[in-house]
Amino acid sequence: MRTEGRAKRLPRAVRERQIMDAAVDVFSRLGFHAASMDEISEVAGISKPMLYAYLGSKEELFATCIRREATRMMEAIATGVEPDQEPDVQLWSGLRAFFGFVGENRASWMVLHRQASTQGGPFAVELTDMRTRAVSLVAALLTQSTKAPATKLEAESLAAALVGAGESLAEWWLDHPEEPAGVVAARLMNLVWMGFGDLVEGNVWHPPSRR
Amino acid sequence: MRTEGRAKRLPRAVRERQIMDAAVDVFSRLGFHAASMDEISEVAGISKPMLYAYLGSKEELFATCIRREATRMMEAIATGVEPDQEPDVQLWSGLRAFFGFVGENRASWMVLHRQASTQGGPFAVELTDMRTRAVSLVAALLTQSTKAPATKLEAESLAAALVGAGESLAEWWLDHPEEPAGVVAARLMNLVWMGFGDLVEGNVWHPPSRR
DNA sequence: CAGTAGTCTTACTCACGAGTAGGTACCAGG
DNA sequence: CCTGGTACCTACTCGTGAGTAAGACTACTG
Repeated sequence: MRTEGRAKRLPRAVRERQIMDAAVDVFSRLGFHAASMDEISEVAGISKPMLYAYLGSKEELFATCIRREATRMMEAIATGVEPDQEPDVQLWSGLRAFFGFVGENRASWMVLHRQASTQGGPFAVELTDMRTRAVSLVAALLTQSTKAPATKLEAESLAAALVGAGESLAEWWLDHPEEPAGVVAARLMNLVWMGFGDLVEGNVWHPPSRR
Repeated sequence: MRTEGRAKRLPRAVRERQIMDAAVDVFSRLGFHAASMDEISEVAGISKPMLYAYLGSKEELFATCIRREATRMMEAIATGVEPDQEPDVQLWSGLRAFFGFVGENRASWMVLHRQASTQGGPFAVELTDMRTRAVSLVAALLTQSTKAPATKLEAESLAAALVGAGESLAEWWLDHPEEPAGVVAARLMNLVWMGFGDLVEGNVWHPPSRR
């Protein structure tokens, strides 16, 4: 079944990357429990003992996957968002960065959201951490821009709702990959910024003209 | 460990209910793979062969759980929503019914959303089915009320976004149970009907005075 | 009181998967 | 050419959990 000729001895760092990639792939397809170390090692083109020697137990491997993918994603969003802009523009660029990342890293997103959130224990912690950062980002955006007196808890829960909406819209998007990322992002932007009440009246939000 | 004296012979229908309740409990806590038929049978206060005799294999049991809980939930929403009302009122009553159900049936919701959505295969079908019904309900609400020309696909994807927002707000709510259902529902209502754009201006939506 | 239908159990088989023991192949530096 | 270290493997152990065989106990029915 091995298509390429037997791969030769490779330095540890390279193997570890291969293994991580394989692990993200398998975990995203099967979930933590259904994924087997045998399959991961096979996909990685390596034997099981190597896997254990380099990445430790199954749980350690999974946690490492989550940490790596979470970091990649937060960095993608951070570089995509433009601070010192109007709140709606910031939100817009953040949404674009988010959906852009998910679109190009479906497996990463699956591991992060679907798999990690359903496993209890140490895994959820990494996730909650990332989510908390995202929520407080949005919450800050809100409180910074709001003119009405709103409690901190109000802002936080609205931010949580928005983040949740983004998460599950991304989830939904997995089943409708034909839509381009920008369209999905724009839809969510319109929904959460304008609301149905405006949308049914025909009032839509659109980004400022390109600078 | 058995607290009650040995339960006597019970008719099949009763046992099946006990087993289903136990299965929903265990599946919601552990997920499909981590849940064992041994534990389910123990929680149900019955032996494993009975479980197999009555409910079939583990997969069949899980699918049956999903179907039962999905039906319960859709019925709860259907009885809660008031047709022939303004769109926003319909949406409001629907949201209240939904969050009311989730609040009083956390285990059901976990099985439905968290567990079922992460298992592939025949399980997701039941789920997709329920979700589709919900989405087309909301989509109909939208197209029925919209004054602007909107494509069917536009309405459907907005509805999907709203349903997704509801789902993950419910998910979020599981970790913040101190909030009452009505408050959570109202927050989502405000978010999706008014939008942040209005909310930061202090414009909020509120239900019509009680009839 | 037989017979039979339905409830219920103990005590298995068997496969699969996590983790390991105990090596072999290859490449440095001396 | 040895010596050590790192990459790498085959071939196991062992626990856990799905599913079953085979029968026991109860209750109704004639």
